[in-house]
Amino acid sequence: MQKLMNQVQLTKQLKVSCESCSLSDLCLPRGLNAKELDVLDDYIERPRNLAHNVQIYQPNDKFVGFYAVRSGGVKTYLTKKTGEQQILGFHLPGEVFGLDGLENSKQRCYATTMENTSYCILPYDQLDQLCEDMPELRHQVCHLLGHEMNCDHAHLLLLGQQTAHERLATFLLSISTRFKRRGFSPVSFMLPMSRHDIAGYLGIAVETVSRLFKSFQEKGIVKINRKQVDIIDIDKLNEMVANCEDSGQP
Amino acid sequence: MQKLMNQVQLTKQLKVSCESCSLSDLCLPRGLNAKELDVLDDYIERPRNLAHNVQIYQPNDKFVGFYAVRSGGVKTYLTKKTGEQQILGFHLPGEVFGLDGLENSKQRCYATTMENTSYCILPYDQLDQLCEDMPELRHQVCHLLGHEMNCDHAHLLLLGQQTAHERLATFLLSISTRFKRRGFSPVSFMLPMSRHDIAGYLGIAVETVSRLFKSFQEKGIVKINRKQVDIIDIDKLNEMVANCEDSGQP
DNA sequence: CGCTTGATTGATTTGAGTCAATCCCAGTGG
DNA sequence: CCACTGGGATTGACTCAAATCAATCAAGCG
Repeated sequence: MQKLMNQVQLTKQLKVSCESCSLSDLCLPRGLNAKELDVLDDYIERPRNLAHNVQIYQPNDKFVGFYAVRSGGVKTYLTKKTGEQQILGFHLPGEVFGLDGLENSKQRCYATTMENTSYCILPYDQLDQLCEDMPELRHQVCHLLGHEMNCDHAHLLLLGQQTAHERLATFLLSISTRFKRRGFSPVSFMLPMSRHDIAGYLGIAVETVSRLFKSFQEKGIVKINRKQVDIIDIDKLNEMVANCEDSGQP
Repeated sequence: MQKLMNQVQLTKQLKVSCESCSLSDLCLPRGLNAKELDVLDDYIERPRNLAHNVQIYQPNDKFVGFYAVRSGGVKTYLTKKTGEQQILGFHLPGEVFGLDGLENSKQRCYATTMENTSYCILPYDQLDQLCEDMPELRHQVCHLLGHEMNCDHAHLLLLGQQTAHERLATFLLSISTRFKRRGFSPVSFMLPMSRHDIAGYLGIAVETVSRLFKSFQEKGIVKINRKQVDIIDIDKLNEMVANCEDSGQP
């Protein structure tokens, strides 16, 4: 009975509009005015809840639209025939995924939850229609696509040119930044993903991830306990990646 | 005098419309009808010619629009402070680059010619305007963005999970496919890029590229002479990458 | 409380990088 | 016409960062 109550409350709580969503500043609606938001709102498929380790889509599934994470976390990845996963991205609350389906209306990669997760769907056909009359939405979509692309490019630089140490430091800083943006502590957080997934994202072996976490800890840079991360010396982390990105600025 | 004549002829020859461009099937105009093409045509800045090894843009340059290669070749890349380049993509005639500027109207990477190169510019502001009234163009732009994203994802898989052998085989097949699409031989072509750039794209050392080319040659898979590549046994190449991509198909 | 799955740790191997010479051609100039 | 030169490409010798292999270890969980 108690369980049922919770279920009902949960459903109610989630019947929210973009306007009232605490994540809307991070999500697609960013920059839209109230009226525009209202129109967009009508088309959005409201949160679905999934347990952890559930596949949302896989290659060749029909592309229905963009997905926005509300809670939990999602990984997108490609696989080799031999089973290894290359993680393309981790998607935290307020972030959008599923753009890989844009090329030919079929998804090209896998998307799987990493923990209990809820998400919205922004159906593409409607979004496309709305773009006709809402320049701001059009720009927002392009901004989003450009952002994804630049994230991928940074990821390419990481995989192609950085050492294992640099990769892990870059990864921790990226997660830290994203927690901060959501209003959480940038120095103390729970990783939503497994060591295996971190390894898959960084293009290194799980054992290496373990060893590096240990090494970082021994240097007093972080404190790691399973998935709990506490960053002790963020400057040291920044130092480690100082040579990694050249944005053209001095 | 002769030189001037050539100059005039060149200018004339290049004052072509998208409609008459032999590359339009590969480029942004693909799928547009004659009328739509005509409108788009008016906004396109016609070919500029550059020598080889000339920078087209760099990080923080203002984003003006998409670039379409007409002849020659362009590389886009990020750099580490220590100088190493991670090549993000090679752009051959009929292909579009410069999308990295979409996020915030500033370019995020470098773009440099790899040989004598001519290209068109599709100004973004106009393109955006046109998208309002031309659903087909809108779709074409999204298709293009989705395609770029999926290319980047394949590149991530390559850098994160493939051996040096697999990387080079994948690279050769990719170039081969793209020559074929332009109507050239898929088994005999001149590489537009240096060994250094190949290494930068594949995330390996130049020396390794050299050694692998030699090894491929000794196995009778290819014949390499400087930049001239002749693929002898394309099946063997395909075999080498058989385990690399799992598209979900059996 | 055993069982399973993920994480850690240690021992060993290896693919690819680094360092250091050449080599070879395209372009230059005598 | 040919010698010279400089930068890319190749080749060889050696090194090393990270992978692999092989045990544990720890923690959820039915």
